[in-house]
Amino acid sequence: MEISFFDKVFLLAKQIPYGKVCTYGHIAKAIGAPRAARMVGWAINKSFSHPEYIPAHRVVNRIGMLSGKNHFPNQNTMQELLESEGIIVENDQIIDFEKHLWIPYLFIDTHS
DNA sequence: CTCGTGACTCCCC
DNA sequence: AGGGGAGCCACGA
Repeated sequence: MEISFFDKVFLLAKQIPYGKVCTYGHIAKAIGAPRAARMVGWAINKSFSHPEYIPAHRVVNRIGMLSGKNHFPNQNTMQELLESEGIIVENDQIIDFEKHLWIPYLFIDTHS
Protein backbone atom coordinates (compact mmCIF):
# COMPACT_ATOMS: atom_id res chain seq x y z
CA MET A 1 0.00 0.00 0.00
CA GLU A 2 1.54 3.22 -1.08
CA ILE A 3 1.34 6.45 0.76
CA SER A 4 -0.64 9.01 -1.20
CA PHE A 5 0.85 12.26 -2.30
CA PHE A 6 -1.49 13.91 0.09
CA ASP A 7 -0.30 11.99 3.12
CA LYS A 8 3.32 12.43 2.15
CA VAL A 9 2.85 16.17 2.35
CA PHE A 10 1.35 15.83 5.81
CA LEU A 11 4.04 13.49 7.03
CA LEU A 12 6.73 15.85 5.89
CA ALA A 13 5.03 19.01 7.11
CA LYS A 14 4.69 17.49 10.55
CA GLN A 15 8.46 17.10 10.69
CA ILE A 16 9.19 20.79 10.33
CA PRO A 17 10.77 21.72 13.65
CA TYR A 18 9.47 24.45 15.90
CA GLY A 19 10.87 27.80 14.85
CA LYS A 20 11.74 26.56 11.36
CA VAL A 21 10.03 26.97 8.01
CA CYS A 22 10.00 25.07 4.75
CA THR A 23 8.99 25.85 1.18
CA TYR A 24 6.43 24.23 -1.10
CA GLY A 25 9.13 23.45 -3.59
CA HIS A 26 11.37 21.65 -1.13
CA ILE A 27 8.50 19.56 0.13
CA ALA A 28 7.45 18.70 -3.40
CA LYS A 29 10.97 17.67 -4.25
CA ALA A 30 11.32 15.62 -1.09
CA ILE A 31 8.27 13.55 -1.82
CA GLY A 32 9.38 12.86 -5.36
CA ALA A 33 7.25 15.34 -7.31
CA PRO A 34 9.55 18.31 -7.80
CA ARG A 35 7.18 20.11 -10.17
CA ALA A 36 4.07 19.70 -8.10
CA ALA A 37 4.66 22.53 -5.67
CA ARG A 38 1.16 23.88 -6.30
CA MET A 39 -0.35 20.72 -5.03
CA VAL A 40 1.69 20.93 -1.87
CA GLY A 41 0.02 24.21 -1.10
CA TRP A 42 -3.30 22.71 -1.87
CA ALA A 43 -2.66 19.75 0.40
CA ILE A 44 -1.50 22.02 3.20
CA ASN A 45 -4.71 23.96 2.79
CA LYS A 46 -6.65 20.77 3.34
CA SER A 47 -4.60 20.12 6.46
CA PHE A 48 -6.95 22.36 8.41
CA SER A 49 -9.51 19.59 8.38
CA HIS A 50 -6.94 16.91 9.07
CA PRO A 51 -7.29 15.24 12.48
CA GLU A 52 -3.62 15.65 13.31
CA TYR A 53 -1.90 18.94 13.92
CA ILE A 54 -0.13 20.21 10.84
CA PRO A 55 2.01 23.32 11.25
CA ALA A 56 0.70 24.89 8.07
CA HIS A 57 2.12 28.27 9.01
CA ARG A 58 5.66 26.89 8.69
CA VAL A 59 5.24 26.36 4.97
CA VAL A 60 5.86 29.36 2.73
CA ASN A 61 6.88 29.96 -0.85
CA ARG A 62 10.45 29.92 -2.05
CA ILE A 63 11.22 33.54 -1.25
CA GLY A 64 9.85 33.35 2.28
CA MET A 65 6.57 35.10 1.67
CA LEU A 66 3.41 34.12 3.54
CA SER A 67 1.51 33.30 0.39
CA GLY A 68 -1.01 31.28 2.35
CA LYS A 69 -1.92 33.79 5.03
CA ASN A 70 -5.32 34.42 3.48
CA HIS A 71 -6.31 30.83 4.10
CA PHE A 72 -6.01 31.15 7.84
CA PRO A 73 -8.99 32.13 10.01
CA ASN A 74 -7.64 35.67 10.27
CA GLN A 75 -5.19 37.51 8.07
CA ASN A 76 -2.74 37.83 10.93
CA THR A 77 -2.93 34.28 12.21
CA MET A 78 -0.07 32.94 10.15
CA GLN A 79 2.25 35.77 11.02
CA GLU A 80 1.36 35.60 14.70
CA LEU A 81 2.05 31.88 14.83
CA LEU A 82 5.43 32.36 13.20
CA GLU A 83 6.38 35.24 15.45
CA SER A 84 5.36 33.23 18.49
CA GLU A 85 8.06 30.81 17.38
CA GLY A 86 10.67 33.52 17.11
CA ILE A 87 10.41 34.19 13.40
CA ILE A 88 10.21 37.84 12.43
CA VAL A 89 7.77 38.70 9.67
CA GLU A 90 7.61 42.04 7.91
CA ASN A 91 5.28 42.86 5.03
CA ASP A 92 4.32 39.20 4.72
CA GLN A 93 7.96 38.36 4.30
CA ILE A 94 10.13 36.35 6.67
CA ILE A 95 13.23 38.22 7.81
CA ASP A 96 16.43 36.16 7.59
CA PHE A 97 14.43 33.56 5.76
CA GLU A 98 17.40 31.38 4.89
CA LYS A 99 18.42 31.27 8.53
CA HIS A 100 15.09 29.72 9.46
CA LEU A 101 14.84 27.47 6.45
CA TRP A 102 14.64 23.78 7.18
CA ILE A 103 15.40 21.49 4.28
CA PRO A 104 13.80 18.05 4.49
CA TYR A 105 15.63 14.87 3.77
CA LEU A 106 14.48 13.06 0.68
CA PHE A 107 11.75 10.55 1.23
CA ILE A 108 12.34 7.05 -0.02
CA ASP A 109 10.48 6.85 -3.27
CA THR A 110 8.48 3.62 -3.11
CA HIS A 111 7.40 4.13 -6.68
CA SER A 112 10.65 2.85 -8.16
C1' DC B 1 -15.49 10.62 -17.56
C1' DT B 2 -13.76 15.41 -18.61
C1' DC B 3 -12.83 19.79 -17.13
C1' DG B 4 -11.18 23.39 -14.20
C1' DT B 5 -8.72 24.81 -10.46
C1' DG B 6 -5.02 25.70 -7.21
C1' DA B 7 -1.16 28.54 -0.25
C1' DC B 8 4.14 27.20 -6.77
C1' DT B 9 8.30 27.03 -9.67
C1' DC B 10 11.18 26.65 -13.38
C1' DC B 11 12.39 27.51 -18.09
C1' DC B 12 12.40 29.98 -22.16
C1' DC B 13 12.01 33.70 -24.89
C1' DA C 1 16.95 40.57 -16.66
C1' DG C 2 12.03 40.19 -16.37
C1' DG C 3 7.63 38.53 -17.77
C1' DG C 4 4.79 34.95 -19.45
C1' DG C 5 3.64 30.22 -20.06
C1' DA C 6 3.79 25.45 -19.13
C1' DG C 7 4.23 21.62 -15.92
C1' DC C 8 2.62 19.23 -11.98
C1' DC C 9 -1.40 15.84 -9.98
C1' DA C 10 -5.36 15.24 -6.85
C1' DC C 11 -10.07 16.31 -6.13
C1' DG C 12 -14.73 18.17 -6.70
C1' DA C 13 -18.46 19.49 -9.86
